[in-house]
Amino acid sequence: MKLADVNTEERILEAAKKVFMKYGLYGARMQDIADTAGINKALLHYYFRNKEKLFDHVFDGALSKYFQQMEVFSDKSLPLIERINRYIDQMIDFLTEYPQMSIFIIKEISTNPELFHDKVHKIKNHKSTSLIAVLKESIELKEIPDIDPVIFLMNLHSLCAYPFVASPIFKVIIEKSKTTWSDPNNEKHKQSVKEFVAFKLSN
Amino acid sequence: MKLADVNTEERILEAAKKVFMKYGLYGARMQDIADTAGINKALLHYYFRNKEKLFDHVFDGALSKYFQQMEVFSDKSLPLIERINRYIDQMIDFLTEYPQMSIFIIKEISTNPELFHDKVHKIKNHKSTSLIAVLKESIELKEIPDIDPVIFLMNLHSLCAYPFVASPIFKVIIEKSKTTWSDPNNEKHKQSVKEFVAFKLSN
DNA sequence: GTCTATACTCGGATAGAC
DNA sequence: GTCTATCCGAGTATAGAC
Repeated sequence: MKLADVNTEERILEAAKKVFMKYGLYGARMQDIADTAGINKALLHYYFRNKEKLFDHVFDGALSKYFQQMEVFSDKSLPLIERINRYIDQMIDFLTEYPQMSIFIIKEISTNPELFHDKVHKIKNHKSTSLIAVLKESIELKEIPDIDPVIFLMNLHSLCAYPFVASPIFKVIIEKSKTTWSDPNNEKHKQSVKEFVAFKLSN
Repeated sequence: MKLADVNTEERILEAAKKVFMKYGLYGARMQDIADTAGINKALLHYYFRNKEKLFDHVFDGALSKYFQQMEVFSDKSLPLIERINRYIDQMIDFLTEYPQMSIFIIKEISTNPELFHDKVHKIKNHKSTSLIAVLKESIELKEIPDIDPVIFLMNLHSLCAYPFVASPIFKVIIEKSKTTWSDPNNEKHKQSVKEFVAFKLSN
């Protein structure tokens, strides 16, 4: 989407997303956002009273998109493994499009945990069932081995998201070993996560 | 270590570590650091000319400690799997002691990638061999299956570090499913990573 | 709605006494 | 070495013209 094509409010939001994602709440400069949007500072305040409010818009959007990814888990028409595999595909595609999403959210939450709880409570009023619950059920029905659902969920998220989060570090580590590093090769990456899941959930 | 027990410079460094780790370079306030150290702002400038310099001390320390964890990979007296398992134990213990270490480093690197390269180049003059090289060798000798070393390394790091990085998010996700979440249970966590390694590296 | 010019505030940095 | 008081710039926010 070209910034110049759309109306001012959207342009601001796009610009703010870019700048806040890179520098965070404190590091971002209103001037920078204005420049990116091709307008001047005063107009930012006209549309969004102040920096915090503008930030909130961006952050809320990011957070709800992120949680949205987990809705697949609720789709009872699919077998468990299939749901998880779709989650993997979807999450990795999502993070490819917004590679700074995780780090942005984590960064802001960890500097400001209080704020976070309220926000999540609004979002999580979703109809989505959590993977943990689904796993527990499958374990009781002996459909999958008796694994620890929390650890499994943690591992799953780790494998999907961390490569994006840590890509700045990886670039250097990899460089050291003279291997070239392009951003995570999605297909290989997805495959390796799916293998892990298959390994853990097969009897 | 009680802050009051040691000399001023160390007290400042301890305090700065705490505050910078939580809020990052931009978010941290010199006043906050001074208060935490039990001194006043002027003294901070007396010891460390300015905020950037103080930050650099903290960041450099963090970075070198982090990379230090990877030195096990070079220990040729141990079989490969053993080296990796020790890395897992060590890294998870390390992150338990400094849970905000990864997120701190990643956060600062991602907002300021330029600065990072120089710093790492100083540190990486270490004698340590990279895991990638070691893996490649073992693959050629047919000691382990023909896996992709980069993906493997990425998965390994992900499984170790991400639970600490993302613990603020996990707390909420888990809460939703009414399971209680204490910070990652280390022994279980280690075990699950080791199982993954065993799975990947066994013929 | 959009701009320019300006006011206000916060927080990093310094001067200077002790 | 440590303090109090003060300065000054950067960056957010507002007034007011168009």
